[in-house]
Amino acid sequence: MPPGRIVAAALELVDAQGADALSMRTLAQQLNSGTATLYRHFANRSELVAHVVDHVYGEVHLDAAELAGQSWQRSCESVVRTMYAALNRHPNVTRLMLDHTPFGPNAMAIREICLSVLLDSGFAPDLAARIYATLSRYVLGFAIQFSGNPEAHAAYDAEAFHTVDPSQFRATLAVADAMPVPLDVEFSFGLDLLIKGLSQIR
Amino acid sequence: MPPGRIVAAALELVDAQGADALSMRTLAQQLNSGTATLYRHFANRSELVAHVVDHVYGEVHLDAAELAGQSWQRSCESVVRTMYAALNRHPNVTRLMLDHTPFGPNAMAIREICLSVLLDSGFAPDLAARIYATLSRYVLGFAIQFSGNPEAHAAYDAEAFHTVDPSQFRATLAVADAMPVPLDVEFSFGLDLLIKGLSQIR
DNA sequence: ACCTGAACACCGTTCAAGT
DNA sequence: ACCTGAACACCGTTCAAGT
Repeated sequence: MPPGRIVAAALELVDAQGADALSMRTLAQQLNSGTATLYRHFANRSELVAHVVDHVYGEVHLDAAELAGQSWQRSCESVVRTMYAALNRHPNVTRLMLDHTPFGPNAMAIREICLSVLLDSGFAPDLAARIYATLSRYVLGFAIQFSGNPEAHAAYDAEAFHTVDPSQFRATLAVADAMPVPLDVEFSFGLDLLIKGLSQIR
Repeated sequence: MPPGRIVAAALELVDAQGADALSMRTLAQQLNSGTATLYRHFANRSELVAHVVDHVYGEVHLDAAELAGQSWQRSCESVVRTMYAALNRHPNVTRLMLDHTPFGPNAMAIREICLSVLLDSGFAPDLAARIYATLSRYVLGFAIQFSGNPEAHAAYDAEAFHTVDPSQFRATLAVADAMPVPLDVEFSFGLDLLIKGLSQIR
């Protein structure tokens, strides 16, 4: 039983059934095996999860040369959007990313490329570190909050904002037509604010 | 058994032992009761969690009059910081906030105050909605990633960034002294970027 | 009416026993 | 050497039986 097959099956399971569906029992069953076999390849559930997480980071394809040829603003934007796209292809995996700072090879490579762009653009090391931290936290923080079946939420929430007590929630009612804000709009809006803010401190 | 006592005990449990420690069994035990008793007051675990969450939002004390007397920049900053402070007083509760959009009375009140400030400052309804969404998402996204015992992480991570392969991770090594970025620095940095960005689109 | 023990169908993890 | 069934100590939720 190659570890890669276990990780692939785990990712499939999480994608299809959600993060909570990844139990050692269910996974073993899907592989026609027993739970104890999984523990031959991974010390515990957490270690297996770390591999699933880094597999998703492996889907973030950044072209270092292309990024170097653009303004740092455009580069930052495309790094963030590329990461966001990968996380959105596996929305159920995002909540598995909360437990540990990612140190898998793929996550390391992304960080290296992004920091290179910032340093080569003339940002001082401590500023580059802060910018990378802020951008990666923005992506993950956003993706996580996106992950719990968004379309069901949206439909329910839209009504909830309109059926609020008018005397108590004047402002909420005034913006009810605009709520909930579509997620892609919100993502782009916040990202734009961050980059506009960065341009000011440059 | 008043529901308030159940929620208070649940919050204590989560604060002290973490979100995962909140099991119906453990909670019932702490109350010298049985699990089935809890189900008399809450339909399921999710509903109980929603009450715990809104209890924390209840610790966000915003002074509507004071906020109205400041620039919208300062008001936004103090709303975000006040919310962040409350979430940091109960870091283990943040991951319980992922499952549903908060519609508890306390969360509703906070949203109403914040939207009032934005509308009264002349922002159009759809822009106000977007700004509130972005700010509240920023706070929660940040607080969630903060929640997993931060000091343990930081110590471990600082070393990990320094012991990286120099030929492969030139940029990472160059900023290693600045990593990991202290969380309060990172929080203020990102918030500042957002508000600077907002000033530009005003 | 309100509470409860015991049950049901699940977990992560371990370990002796099999091939 | 590698795999596995069965066990251990847990889950959320339900329900018949108690007061």
